[in-house]
Amino acid sequence: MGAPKQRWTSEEEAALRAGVARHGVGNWRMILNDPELSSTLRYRSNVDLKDKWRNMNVIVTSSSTRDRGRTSTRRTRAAPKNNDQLLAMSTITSEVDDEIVDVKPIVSMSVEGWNTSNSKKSHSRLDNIIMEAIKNLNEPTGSHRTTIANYIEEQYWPPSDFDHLLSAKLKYLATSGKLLKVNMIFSSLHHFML
DNA sequence: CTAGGGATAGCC
DNA sequence: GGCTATCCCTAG
Repeated sequence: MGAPKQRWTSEEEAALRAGVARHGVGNWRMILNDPELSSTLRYRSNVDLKDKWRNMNVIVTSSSTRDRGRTSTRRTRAAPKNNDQLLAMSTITSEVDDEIVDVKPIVSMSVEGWNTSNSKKSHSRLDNIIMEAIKNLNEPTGSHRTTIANYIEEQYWPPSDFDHLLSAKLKYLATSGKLLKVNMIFSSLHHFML
């Protein structure tokens, strides 16, 4: 007697990721009201968004033939927010008591080398993170630097001078042809190959 | 409204 | 049946 299951399309998932990138985790209503996303998400409620996000950020690695009886509940480990807790990233929790459920953020890249206080080394991984950000943002024509910055700040724990870093990196990626820059909008070649 | 825990539809 | 993605309930 519940409603029939309406599975999420990849377009809807992309819209949700973009929404979270723009407005932050937990601002489901705001995401729904985003003029760019409201049409794709028109069949979803704020609660649907919340539930879906919870589910998307979980990877279950238990083959489970032998799971404790309980109604199977998963432990979720939401992606870290831009708040005041040291990076608990890359904490691939192994097991919690008797539940052998192991989860990790969907965008799981190691960010080792990043410090909360400041950066000291070169971050060759930044390239990958930027690429991943643009890809996951999935905006039809590419993304503005500020949007990219917001997204990365959602997922990771960038140093305080991250804005400068990002600007420099984007500039480099653009001039080296790894990214396309048109009117302040950065897009990956990926955008034009589909 | 959002966060979580619970319930259930559907798949294998 | 077990299992997950989705849907429902409700405290705060």
